[in-house]
Amino acid sequence: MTYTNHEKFLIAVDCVIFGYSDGFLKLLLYKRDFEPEKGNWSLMGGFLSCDETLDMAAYRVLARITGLRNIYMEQLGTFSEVKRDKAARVISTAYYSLINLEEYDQAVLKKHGVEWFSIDELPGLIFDHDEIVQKALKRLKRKAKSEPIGFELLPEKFTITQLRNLYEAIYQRELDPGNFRRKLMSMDLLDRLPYKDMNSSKKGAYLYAFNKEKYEILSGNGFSFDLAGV
Amino acid sequence: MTYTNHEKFLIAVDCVIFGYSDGFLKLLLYKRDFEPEKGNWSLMGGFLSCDETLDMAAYRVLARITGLRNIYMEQLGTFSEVKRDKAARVISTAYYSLINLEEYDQAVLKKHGVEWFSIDELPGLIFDHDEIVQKALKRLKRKAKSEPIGFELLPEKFTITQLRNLYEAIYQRELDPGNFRRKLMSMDLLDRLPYKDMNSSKKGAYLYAFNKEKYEILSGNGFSFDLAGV
DNA sequence: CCAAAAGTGTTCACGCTACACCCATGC
DNA sequence: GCATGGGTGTAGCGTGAACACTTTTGG
Repeated sequence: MTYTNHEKFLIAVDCVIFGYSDGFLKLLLYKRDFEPEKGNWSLMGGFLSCDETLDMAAYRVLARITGLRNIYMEQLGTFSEVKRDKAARVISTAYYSLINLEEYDQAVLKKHGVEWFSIDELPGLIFDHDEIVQKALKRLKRKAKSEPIGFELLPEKFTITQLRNLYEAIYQRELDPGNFRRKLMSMDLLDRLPYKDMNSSKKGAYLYAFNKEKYEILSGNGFSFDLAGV
Repeated sequence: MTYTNHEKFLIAVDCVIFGYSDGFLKLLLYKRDFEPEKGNWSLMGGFLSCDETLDMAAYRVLARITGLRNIYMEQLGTFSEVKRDKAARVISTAYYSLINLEEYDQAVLKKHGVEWFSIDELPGLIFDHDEIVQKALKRLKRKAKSEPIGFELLPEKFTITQLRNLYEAIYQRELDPGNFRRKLMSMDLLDRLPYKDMNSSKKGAYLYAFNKEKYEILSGNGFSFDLAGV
């Protein structure tokens, strides 16, 4: 065996899970049912095992809690303060993921003691999880401008106004409806469906779907998604 | 002890060290003097020890090779493929750092079997180090547009043309001299020094220094460094 | 008819682009 | 004087910001 005489460490993954509903950006938190910090809110986590990668571990944790697969997920960073976990030295790699809130069974949640919190009403979290969440938020804000990841938080069919409301929730400011619509339309990434959503107005708003194939073709051609100046 | 029954892992840090000289963006590589992959080029690395954070470990590795401290350094990501290291399961957190090439003793390098390579003439690297380097490059390109990190690669005093050449090396394309100069000047982050560099032209070019205090004040005021449209 | 949201038009100002043009000086 | 890089001027175009305006339809 090479590399002798080096310490080994516990490695965890922690997942920052974003969702969107009722006009609010939300986070899925977990009430810890084991020590230390039992009973306090935390991110969803788990330990790495020897036959998997960190990505696999993160997907495993996410699936265990939500039952969902094929979710947008990205590595955020690795946190290694010596005393970050009170019980033992644990190095944690954080991930963040985006979930379409209407697509899964809310009942699953109750069972596991998890709950959605609006991001402006978060409880204090254990360890360095507040810091991790702040970093995830910052990353989401940056990425949502330059890549079409916002769609991951919406149902497949959505109106332009819903999409704008989502972006308003992410950036915590109002966007001009006319300019937002034009900007999106000009990218030519949305397919207009032959249905109207009649809930939000008398006139009705067309439903759209994000066209991933189009996006990938355009991306290959040097195009880049950009909502910097909304 | 809590958290029983979980595997422990070797954790490494690997450093992507960028430098700039003669108009080329360069990488500092290391000729491995131990197995596996002895004699092949790799990033500079080391193992995490139990009393330090990953950041500390990365600075330690950098200082061991270059003797430099107070260097710009940032975490890049954590790589965890099960078979990435042929000898053992090693999770590696990569960092990248920016070095001013004129500020340290080249002799140190020879001693440790390290060497600078132009980024368009890199040798093949061991393990997943090629992938790490690509990610670092991508990150550097993004960050250099939105934060004043380019200055880390230059001596304290530099001409606008030198700065432009650096950006041209990073982005691998030519930039308009007039527009580049104007854009930078308009940010009001550079102090013009009362010296001229007479090496590159008969007229001589004023030397400038990046004013970090000014940058921090402006940043606090909502200003953000932006060289997106050079 | 009115309210309210969907969706379109129009104007203005600013910033990037391209390129022409001076400046200073060593040869 | 002329070549060379330093540095400035400027016209044109594209795009974001602001906001007025039209459309549709349920009440």
